[in-house]
Amino acid sequence: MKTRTRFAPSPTGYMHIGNLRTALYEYLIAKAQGGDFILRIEDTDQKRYVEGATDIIYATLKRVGMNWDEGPDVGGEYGPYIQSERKSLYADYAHKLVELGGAHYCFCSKVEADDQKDEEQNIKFQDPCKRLSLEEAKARVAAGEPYVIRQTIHKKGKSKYHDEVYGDIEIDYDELDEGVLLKSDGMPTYNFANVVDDHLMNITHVVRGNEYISSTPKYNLIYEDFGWEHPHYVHVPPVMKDAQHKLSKRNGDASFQDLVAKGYLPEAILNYIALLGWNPGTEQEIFSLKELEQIFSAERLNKSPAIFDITKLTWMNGCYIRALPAEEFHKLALPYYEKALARKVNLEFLSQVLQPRVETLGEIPAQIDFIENTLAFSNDLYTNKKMKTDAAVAQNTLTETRAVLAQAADWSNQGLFDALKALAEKLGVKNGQILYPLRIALSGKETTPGGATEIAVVLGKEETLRRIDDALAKF
RNA sequence: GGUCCCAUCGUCUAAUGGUUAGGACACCACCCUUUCACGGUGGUAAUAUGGGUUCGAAUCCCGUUGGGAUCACCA
Repeated sequence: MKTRTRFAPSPTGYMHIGNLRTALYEYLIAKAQGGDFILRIEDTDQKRYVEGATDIIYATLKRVGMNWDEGPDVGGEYGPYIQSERKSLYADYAHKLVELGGAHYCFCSKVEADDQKDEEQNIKFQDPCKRLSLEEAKARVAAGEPYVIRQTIHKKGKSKYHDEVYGDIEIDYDELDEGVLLKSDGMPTYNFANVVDDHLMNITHVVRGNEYISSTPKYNLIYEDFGWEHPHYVHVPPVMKDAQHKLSKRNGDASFQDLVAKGYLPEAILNYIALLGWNPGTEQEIFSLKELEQIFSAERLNKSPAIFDITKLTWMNGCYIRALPAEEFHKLALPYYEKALARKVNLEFLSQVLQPRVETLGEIPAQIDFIENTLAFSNDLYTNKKMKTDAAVAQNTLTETRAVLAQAADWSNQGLFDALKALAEKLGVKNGQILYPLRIALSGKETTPGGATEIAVVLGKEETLRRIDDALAKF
């Protein structure tokens, strides 16, 4: 049978990192076996629906290259792929399940059910409606009384199933809740809709967070009652923000789009999260999505939670940035230049200088803060022990440097460097005694991306000479 | 509280009874070098704990501790 997995988000807001990772594993399990990846929108809770949330889901998956074979927009033979559009179908199956003895009508209010329960003392809701005969219950339904359909846990003893990550799971049927399957508004709960849909859509592997481990036996009971075969289960551990807390949008943790806005590349984010809870069994760490499709195996999924480490993501993003073709990096950097710079400078060369020096695009503004205008600085800044420079040395060499640069015909990094190196030889001083003061004069900073001559190339001849003049005037 | 799950450097992880417990990030040092990066070399750093089983345990079993999940007309 062809492998089929589904990503089934509810459109309640942002696409967070944990969600995206689950989607990635679903996608990879399907693709590693030449199967299909299905997108299904689980919008059975109308109260939580957020406008535009589905668009974010579409845009994110597309942006990282995880294309779905079937879904609301592309269609497919198992549609519709939006649960609210399947409403009547769930109701039909729910009533059918009642006939099969796997569920019953319940007329209790939510408060009645809640009042009876006590988690601390482990007291579960004992539904009085279970004692109703089917005829009696049906009569009350027919009379228009509000009702829900609850699952009937009719088995005793241990329920067992196999999970691809966690192995064999055993849970006593007594532990299972007789949860609502069909709400009073006629909508199914997740507990019911996901079973019906996964079966109807021929899903072979269900991948989801490990918080579902203990409710899976309930779902298996539904499959059994319908006479259906349950899918393979792949429960994955959560992505954490620290040892105690899951990554969550509610806590203000970074979402995929937040990271992109900070200058992380989607490819790098995807690569990083693939490795949060999975490893290839080799020491390779940089993978394209295509490569992952070739080598992914659910057997190498981890059982324990993984803490999201922005530092390592940042390193990996730096790897991706450095690996970019120069033109590509330039294109990505351009919007950041436009925001920070009004002055005309050599942006192509600036990109060359910056590419190995930034790990995220968001670092660009801070790196180029001296380009629009020289930063204010004190002449003490010329003092550097290692370079053997101070204000006096600077005043002297800067005067000579200005003369050389004013004559420079070749305004390239190599040309300028050679010219200044020759000057150092002529004056009998160290290269640094020429170059360090020049950098200070041009930038007002003791550390800059690129050397003095590179900054000069970026700024251009006119601006370079003007800044030297300004610096000389300050002595 | 009942039940279920988890536990290797600070972090991500490898090692599925026999390794000097390996790699990566981060950190530190050195090299390269017109500062800063990039790159290169090296270093610090882990099997939570107590019992078993075994010639031999990070690995198998039991307990303890610590953490997480679940017990919604949310998914």
